[in-house]
Amino acid sequence: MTAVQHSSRRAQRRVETVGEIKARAMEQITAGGVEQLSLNAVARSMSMAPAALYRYFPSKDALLADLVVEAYDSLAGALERAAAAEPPGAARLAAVVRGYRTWALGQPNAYLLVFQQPSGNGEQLAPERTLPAAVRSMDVFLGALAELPPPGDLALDATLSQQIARWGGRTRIPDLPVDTLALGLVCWTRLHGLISLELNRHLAATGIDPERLYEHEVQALLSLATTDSNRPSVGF
Amino acid sequence: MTAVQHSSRRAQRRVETVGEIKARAMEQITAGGVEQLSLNAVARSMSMAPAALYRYFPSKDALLADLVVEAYDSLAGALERAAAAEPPGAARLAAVVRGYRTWALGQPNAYLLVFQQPSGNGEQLAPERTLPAAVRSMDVFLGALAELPPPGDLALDATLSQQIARWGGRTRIPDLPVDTLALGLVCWTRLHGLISLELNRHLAATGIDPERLYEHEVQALLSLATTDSNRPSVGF
DNA sequence: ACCGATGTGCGAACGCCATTCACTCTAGGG
DNA sequence: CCCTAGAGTGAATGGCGTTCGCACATCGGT
Repeated sequence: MTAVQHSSRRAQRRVETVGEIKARAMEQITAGGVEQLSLNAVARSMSMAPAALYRYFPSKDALLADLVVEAYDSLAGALERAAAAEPPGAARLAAVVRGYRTWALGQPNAYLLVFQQPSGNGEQLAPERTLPAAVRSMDVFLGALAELPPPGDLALDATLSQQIARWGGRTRIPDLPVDTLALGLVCWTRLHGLISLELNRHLAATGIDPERLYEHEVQALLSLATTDSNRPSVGF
Repeated sequence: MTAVQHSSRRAQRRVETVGEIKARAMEQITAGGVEQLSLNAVARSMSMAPAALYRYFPSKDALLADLVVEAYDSLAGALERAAAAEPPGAARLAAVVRGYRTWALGQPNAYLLVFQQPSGNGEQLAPERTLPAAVRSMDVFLGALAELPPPGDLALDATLSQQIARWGGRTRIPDLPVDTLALGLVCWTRLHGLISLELNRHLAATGIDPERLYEHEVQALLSLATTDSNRPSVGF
């Protein structure tokens, strides 16, 4: 188990080193994207031999998994701060939703690190650690939505609403209506779509200001979320 | 200029070789994603020395750019076929929009190749060739939308609608209303959001069937596109 | 205070990669 | 028929992730 009991001098140094490795690695990613991360370069930047890094991480992928979790947490933190800065209600939701893009633009390579993993591989990167981190940021969306009156009927089919409800069970906000959960999901997918295209420079080619397009989608989501429940809705 | 006049025996061989290189490379990508593509492996699979490939492509990136264009064209072709299989109207739009996901799921690594380029680099990959290819598939969306009555007011602000109109000038379908163009854009970004998350396995973790979620968004888009223009709309 | 175990670092090596170079050979056109 | 341009090669360079064996430092227990 190697529980760090009284944190010996060595154990202390160790966490420092681990921290520095992650920091240097993240710097590289911030500067040039995931693909630019090189263990050799990290080692060099710390005046170490490349082999020494393997005392701290069993592989490059393991280091990457740690960084993904870190980035996820940073995103969740940013969203939480954005939410806290506004009073509950539409203003808070708007702040969260805008904070999402702000964070993504502030650290594009971290966003890509989290949301587009190196494509080919069959499996996720350490899902047992990334998943909780993902839930945390989703909770901010859901928390903001929960403070609004539940949205209009979203016309979910039975199976879908059942699956969404089950998924909602994992959130830390209890007893959310299915439609609220679904709305949170929709926020996420739509906003991610825009951000993904923007970061991958697919919008730049159109000459359209991504911010305005995003803002427009934000308005659509806000009106979806704040429209009183008895409006005859045709889906969403 | 080296115009291929009577297509000498050598020139003929050359295009064959180029074709085989691209084919083998695409196989590798299909099997394992962009990152798995190795020029050495391609050369090996053709019983060539790695250096020989450089007679046909100046670099790996150049080869990759070709493959991106090819993938784009394949997508556009698939969408065009999907469109042609249905009569104009809502049915055709639905077919196109579903065909988009079908193609993406059929060749996930090609989709990722096109829509999430290796993140870190500053610039696009050969935009002067990929752009027309992108336009072609966008045109299918717009073409299907153009056959419906123009959508309700989307409440675009002035600048955005101006930018979208300018962008619309590049399509091969003339005189589309701005709201139709905007709707096409929205289709694209929303659907891409879902597909991107699905291919990157972010939806799998939720236990929600991506197809149902997609279908739900499709319904939303269809109702947006087919709602008669004078419905009081609160954005979209 | 010593000792064995464990942690930490190093250099060398392996096998992979993209890319370059100098070189052959062969097919083609004038 | 020759000579040029194209096609292919092997070797080399410098990068990468990773493994191995060895040295040294530090630690816990005696």
